[in-house]
Amino acid sequence: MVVKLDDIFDNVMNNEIFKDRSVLQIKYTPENIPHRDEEIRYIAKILAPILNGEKPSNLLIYGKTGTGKTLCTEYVSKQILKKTKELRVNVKIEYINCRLGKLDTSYRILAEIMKKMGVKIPTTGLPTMDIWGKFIDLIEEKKQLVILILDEIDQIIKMKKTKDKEEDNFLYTLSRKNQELKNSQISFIGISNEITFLDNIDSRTKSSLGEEEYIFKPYDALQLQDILSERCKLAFNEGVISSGIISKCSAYAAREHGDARRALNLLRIAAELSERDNKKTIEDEYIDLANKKIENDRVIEMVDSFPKQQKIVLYAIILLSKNKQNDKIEKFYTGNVYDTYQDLCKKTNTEILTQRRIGDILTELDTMGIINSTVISKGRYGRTKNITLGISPNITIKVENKLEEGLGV
DNA sequence: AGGTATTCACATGAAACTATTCTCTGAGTTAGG
DNA sequence: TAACTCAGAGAATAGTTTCATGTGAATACCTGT
Repeated sequence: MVVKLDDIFDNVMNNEIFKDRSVLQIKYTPENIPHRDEEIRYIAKILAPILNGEKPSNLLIYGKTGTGKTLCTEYVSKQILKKTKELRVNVKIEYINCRLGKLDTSYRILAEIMKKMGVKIPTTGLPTMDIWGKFIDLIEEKKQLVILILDEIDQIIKMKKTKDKEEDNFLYTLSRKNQELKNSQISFIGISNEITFLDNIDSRTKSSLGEEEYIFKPYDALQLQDILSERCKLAFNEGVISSGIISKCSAYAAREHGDARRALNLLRIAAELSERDNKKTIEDEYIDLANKKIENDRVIEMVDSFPKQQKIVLYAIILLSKNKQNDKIEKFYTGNVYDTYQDLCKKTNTEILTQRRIGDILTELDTMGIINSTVISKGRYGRTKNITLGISPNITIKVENKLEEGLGV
């Protein structure tokens, strides 16, 4: 049988919606960054000493996801680099995302930095201090300033908990090594999602870290609108999109702590869905569809990455809430979940964990928003958690299928 | 009736255990001089 | 000879168990009217 795909291809090729779809992708860097003038100026002010060949202060930037932290920092560093070329100042700016590619030890971060600077390091086998040495040598080769942009810096902090060995604390070592440098200097810009992350650092490191701080505030709905319409001009053909759509998107995203990334994502997916349906404009309900899809994908992805035990627990909960819908039971609690869980374990030949652990898994699922649990007291009949599913029914079905497939039930 | 005590079914914490992953070291290997 | 690779020892870590203690209110049990 010949499957005719021409119509699908045609849709995409003569698509009337997109002018340039890359504009809505996350990695796209716009030329204009609306509503971030103040932030950009601030970063520029901090980095400006570079132009005189002086070491700028270390800078910490906080802010929720999608508030433009990375974007602004990259923007400024690009501008600075341009300037330094004119002025012939020796500056290197390296961007490292500490979350990407499991960079969860000093060793790996160093290796990554070195790789970006053009030196290859074996992925394992060498003592960390050796790498430090090499790193220092590399920088000391010539007189220069090195600026490290450490995105998601909180990851680095989290990775170390042992108190006695300060050697393996990346940031602490970095600031100490900096004092040994003769020719060159290192500064860094740390970007973090959590404001609280400074609390978990020991005080010596802290003092060397936070010379300057800046907090990115979330965008409000109006600002998001500006950002979106700016991009829309580039991304879509004329008449495809109405201002109502834009404000709806931004309203959705503003509800979630003003995340611009999310707003753009929403718009892009809505557009793609419209395109698939061969529409010429983006209609209102496609935003809702997109919103659902995003949520859907998020949950599915999360569930997919669960370890087996959590999958079984979740599956047990789904089974129980199905019973609840059929009015077989009214409510269910930790004990019920544990019982069904045990049955499932026997069926799937899985090791049975203790109830203590299942309790913890339940709280984990709760914090992820997949279930809701409230501790209640049933008086004479004990104290327990009342558990309900926290995801909408249509997602639940997909999750259920996914789980059945994964567990072979 | 009103008050107190009991009791259930877990929650919540801390510590100990364990299996897996990482780091580090020295021995072996390779490549270039 | 310097640089790299690799295996195995030991350390760190995440996931889990064991033990211990805590908890809110429905119920059981008094107590005096």
